[in-house]
Parts: sequence; C-alpha cells; structure tokens
Amino acid sequence: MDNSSKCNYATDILIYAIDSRTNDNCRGLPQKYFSILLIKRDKEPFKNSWCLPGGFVKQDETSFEAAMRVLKKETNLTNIYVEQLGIFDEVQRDPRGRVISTAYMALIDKNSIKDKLSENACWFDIDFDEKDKVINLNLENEDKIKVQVSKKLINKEANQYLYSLKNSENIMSDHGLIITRGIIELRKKAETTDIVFNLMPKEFTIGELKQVYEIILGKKLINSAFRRVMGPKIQMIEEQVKTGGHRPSNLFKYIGKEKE
Amino acid sequence: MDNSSKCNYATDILIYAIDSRTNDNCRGLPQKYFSILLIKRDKEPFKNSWCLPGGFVKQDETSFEAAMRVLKKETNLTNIYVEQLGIFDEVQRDPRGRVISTAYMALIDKNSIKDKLSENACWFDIDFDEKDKVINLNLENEDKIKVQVSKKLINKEANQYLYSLKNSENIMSDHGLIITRGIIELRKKAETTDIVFNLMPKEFTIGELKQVYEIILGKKLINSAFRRVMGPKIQMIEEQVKTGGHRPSNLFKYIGKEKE
DNA sequence: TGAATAGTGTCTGTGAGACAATATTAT
DNA sequence: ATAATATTGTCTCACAGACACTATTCA
Repeated sequence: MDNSSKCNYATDILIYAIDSRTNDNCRGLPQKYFSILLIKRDKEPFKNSWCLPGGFVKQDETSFEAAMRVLKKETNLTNIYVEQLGIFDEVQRDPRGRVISTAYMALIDKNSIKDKLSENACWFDIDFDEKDKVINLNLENEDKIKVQVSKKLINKEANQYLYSLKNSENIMSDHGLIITRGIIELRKKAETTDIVFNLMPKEFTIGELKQVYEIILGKKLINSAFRRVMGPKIQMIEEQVKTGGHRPSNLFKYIGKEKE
Repeated sequence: MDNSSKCNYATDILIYAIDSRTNDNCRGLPQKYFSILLIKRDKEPFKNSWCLPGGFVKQDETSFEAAMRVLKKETNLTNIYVEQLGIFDEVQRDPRGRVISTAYMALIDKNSIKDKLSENACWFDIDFDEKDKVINLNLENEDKIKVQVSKKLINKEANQYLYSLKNSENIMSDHGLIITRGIIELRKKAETTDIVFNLMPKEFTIGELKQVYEIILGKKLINSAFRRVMGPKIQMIEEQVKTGGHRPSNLFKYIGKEKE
C-alpha cells in the first residue's frame, strides 16, 4: 500500500452545557444560557484563536476513544452522552497539511464538573440565529467569536442541506462550521427525542426544563402543552424548591416514557 | 508533525435501489425488492468475498468527492441523493494496517442506470430483520451473505444505540455493519421525511409508492391513510397505466409539500 | 397588594387508525 | 363472475395549540 492516501487523523469534541446565571430581577428565575467549551490555542497555527478541544488520534485507538480521552482531560467526566457528528475532511482545512477530523458532540450537566477547568479553557455563551439561507453564530465570553454559515437545500425529498463556512473570526479553521452543525443536530433531536435531558441535572423543576427546551429550540413553548407532553416522562420527587417571590415548584426526575 | 496519527483514508458507498420483478400471479403486481450493489473482490485480502464499492481517498479530494467518483464509475450516475453515514475506524478493521473509511449512502432509481454494470458488480436482495437486541441481515443473489449485528441501548434519552458486528459471512471486514447502519438510517428518515422518493422513478403509481414504503419500513401500511398523507406531496399526470387484471391506476409525480 | 412563576382545566381543530364501500380491469 | 388492485368515504380517538383560570410565595 503506497502513501498516497495517508492523512493525519484528528478528533474534535463539541462539549455543550447549560449555564444558569441570576437575573437582575429579584423575583425572576435565573436566566439560562446555552454554552460550549472552547480552548485558547497557545501555538501556531491559529495562535491565540479559539478552537474545539481535540487532538490527534493514536494508532491504537478509535476517534471515539480519542474524543473520550480529551473529554476526560478537560472535564474529568466519563459516562456522558456522546454522539458522532461526522467527518470534516476539506482538503485545505488545516494549513499544516492534510488533516481530517471526526467530530463528536457531548452533552453535559455543568454542575457535574467538580474540577477546575484548565487555564486555557473557557465556556462561551451561544447565540444561534438560523435564517432561511444564512446562519449567524455568535460566541461570547472572554472574546467575541463570529461565524457565518450559508445554508443551501440540496435534496428537497430528504430535507437535506449543505452548510458551508462564509466567515469566521477568532476561531480555528472550520470549527465554527462544526459547532453550527452540532447545534443543528441537537435541535433536530430535541424535537423528536428526549436528548435535552442529557443537559439537565438529575433533579429539576418543570420551569427549568422548559427554559432549556426554549433555548435549544429557539422559540417560546406553550406552558400547558409542555407539561402535558413532559408529564409521562418525568416523576415528582418529595422535595420542593423556593426560588423567589412566587409559588414554590416541585422537583422532578427523568423516567422515560411510560410505555414503549 | 510526526507520523503517529497517519491513517490510510478510504471511502465506501452504499448504493441502494428498488428492484421490480414480475410475480407468478398473472393478475398481481410485480413484486418489489430492496437491493444493494456489491462488488466481488478479485484480490487479497478478502479475495472472492463481497464488498462495498469504494476505494482510497486521494490527497486532493474529499471523501465525498472520492465516493462520487466511485459512484460514477459503477453506475455512471451523478446528481443523485447521497448522504454521509459516518466514519468507521475500528483499529483492527483491515488486515492491511490502519485503514479508516467514511461511508456514504446513495439512493437511486435503478431504471436510470443505462450502462451495463461492471463484471464483478452485482445487485443483492436485502432481507433485513430487526429484533430487540439483534439484527439479521441476509443478502442474496449470486451468493448468500449473512450478517448478524447486535444492538444495545446506550442512551435512553436520545434513543441512541450501539451496533456491533457479531458474525458475517462472505463479506469484507465490517461492511455488513455499514450496510446495516445505512438501512437503519434510511428507515428512520423514511418515517420523518420524503427520502423514499429518491428511490422512485419520476413517474409512479400510488400502489408502487406504497409497496416501496412497505419494504423500507418493514410493515404493512393502511391504504387510505397512506393516500391521505401522500396526497399533498404528489400530483397526478395525464397518463394512466394498466398493469393487470384490475382497475388501471393513475401516474403521479413528486411535488413536495404544498405549504412549508 | 402585586409581580412572578407554578400548576390545572377546557375548547377546538387536525390528523392518524380502522374499516367499509365503490370502481375498473383481465381472465 | 371473480380475483386483484385503485380510489373514495367516514367514524372515532388521541393529541397539540390556544388561552383562561387558580395557587402560592416574597417584596
């Protein structure tokens, strides 16, 4: 076998979580933010830009194992939801030469992180705006990262779109595109599965759950309909929580669908 | 950059189509079969086994471009539905050394193939049986290929399963697993999108369309409900077809949903 | 008291499942 | 006539959207 098809093989992992920060309004609930963990690069190429946690895949491991290794290093977590997003293999995506990367998406409950983040890691708030043909993604914390992705329908039957990077600032190569694809995938699954519960703590109120669904789906939900749908999937716990100047709420845990 | 993460990079393409063969019953409709195109290997490793069309990815092309190149070579088709299925990168999957492969799934209308298949290519009928924890896949034509895949729930919330190869006969390395994953993906999309129309000719009867849906979904559908759902997506054409000892049927074409 | 959220009730329309009934052709 | 499929109609039930109403807490 000759060398003509040899590529450097890397992995990148999207670590999404929900951040909860108190509001100005003393009676209101804390506001929730959808966020992603990024790393500040300390060497070339893209020095001082932000990038996804990741690295090269070793000869004796799969990209999944490599992604788990990176995840554990950054968050010290194991046993969480991880899904393969796909491969990113544009010829020119890395200035160092041909580097292809398998991207994974992880969903975590931020409260479960006990250790301090590494010095160059940082959670960014996600502002995601999907229009007909363009997606604007803004990530904000220490830095402001702007990404623009164009969206083109390529198969009407299967509702298949082609996403491609238009601009990106302060972020390595195609990582803005990968993040966008992850959010789209998450949104899609949020509408058809209970994937969102992977972002929740073990115990939560229905109000919190609804907040998280609203952030992920990018739209307001109807209260009673939401409760009706969630009802069979969750179970009340004895304890209650008093969160401010309003009626206290019950805590629930996820139990899955009643029948299947 | 050292050589420690260099992999041979390949692509494999699942080419699915519907085959239509006349029945014993002179009044009945021709029976439809779900089928896949395989290639008989003429060299080691796995000489005389069957495998997916594929090959190595060149330095100046993406895996998608490589897959399109293979697809054109085997079928002389372009401009058809193709979707990335994911990467298969188990360390031991190829005896020649580390070879990773990005798999694509293509759906075609078999009637659109005008050229003769290459000598070592052959369409296999698919018999797919998904049980609770095991999937049995049998492919039949010149040879009989048997594949057994185990299925394990790994995330209840997202309805995420891990599929792994248990046995496979007459087929190269993990290609039986890749085919299985493709069928599962197709089934899932058949329930939520109009992806099935990619397997249909431009003009078809509702009966034919229903037959194809029934093969893909692996279950019988209710006639009137099927027509009700398909109604807004299709449009009648002037011509009719007389297909046997029964009322002639109208021809339809796909137009997509009325409103969106 | 009133702001803010928690939780319940109810009306209505849509859409799927089930099944019945009619239509048309070739043998 | 009869087998086989095409096509239409209709009844019921479940469920989602919409919105109103009650409950409870703290400032």
